Amino acid sequence: MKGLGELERSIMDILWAHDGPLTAREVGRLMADRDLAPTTVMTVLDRLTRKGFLNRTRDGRAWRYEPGASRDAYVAELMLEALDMTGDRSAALTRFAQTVSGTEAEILRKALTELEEE
Amino acid sequence: MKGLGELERSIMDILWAHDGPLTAREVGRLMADRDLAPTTVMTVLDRLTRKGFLNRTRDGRAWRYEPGASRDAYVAELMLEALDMTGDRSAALTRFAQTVSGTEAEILRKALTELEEE
DNA sequence: CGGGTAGTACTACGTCGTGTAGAGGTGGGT
DNA sequence: ACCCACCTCTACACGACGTAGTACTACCCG
Repeated sequence: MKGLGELERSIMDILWAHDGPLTAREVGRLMADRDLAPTTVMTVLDRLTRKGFLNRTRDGRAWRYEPGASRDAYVAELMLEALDMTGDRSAALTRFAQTVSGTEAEILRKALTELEEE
Repeated sequence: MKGLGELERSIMDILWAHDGPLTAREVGRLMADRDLAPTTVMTVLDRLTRKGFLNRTRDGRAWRYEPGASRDAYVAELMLEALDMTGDRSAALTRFAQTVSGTEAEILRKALTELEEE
């Protein structure tokens, strides 16, 4: 895959947080605090599309963008990618399990248990 | 933290795979296939040290480099970092648990169980 | 004692990803 | 006929990284 830059991530965050596809203009409005040129937003949306993070469909002259995958899926994939970096996946996984907080260990346990039951 | 480049990662791999600190020259020799200039290796070792991935100690005129953390710790940290990217850690964790292979789920389960027992 | 050798520090340069944005084209509404 | 909203293309600066040269120093060999 590939990591995202800071602006790219902000924009993905907006699209992930929003149900339904948005136009560049709409995204820009939702990021009014950053005061970006409209073309900047368009450029980034375009790059994200090219990288496969977004899908776009026509809406009149405008494009509407929406995430190709959920943020959770993206995060999970990043985690797997990190995991791939090691020769010893088992050791890394164990290490990871030991590192997460108690609450999170609980969540993991529950998810794994449910998995098992299916 | 911060990701590593490709060369940087190769060098970390060598140091991670090796017990005990190595000099730049030794690292270079272990990467003979890439035929890098000695200074290249030194530069990268230096950058890695500055980034906090390596510690170095004097050995005569030379420096000896060794990882500040194990590869597993690094991988686990990367995974946690990915996890931090989301607002909903629980959802991402669940997603992650569902995504890993059966074998890996088993490893996770075991690690979590052992955790619990302590 | 003088030179090669190993090692260091410093500097440099090309490339790529990313943030940022302007210029110019085009189609629809008034 | 014109303006506006949008698009596409192109551009540029900056920082990270791969890669390496240069210059300086300390030591061993003969």
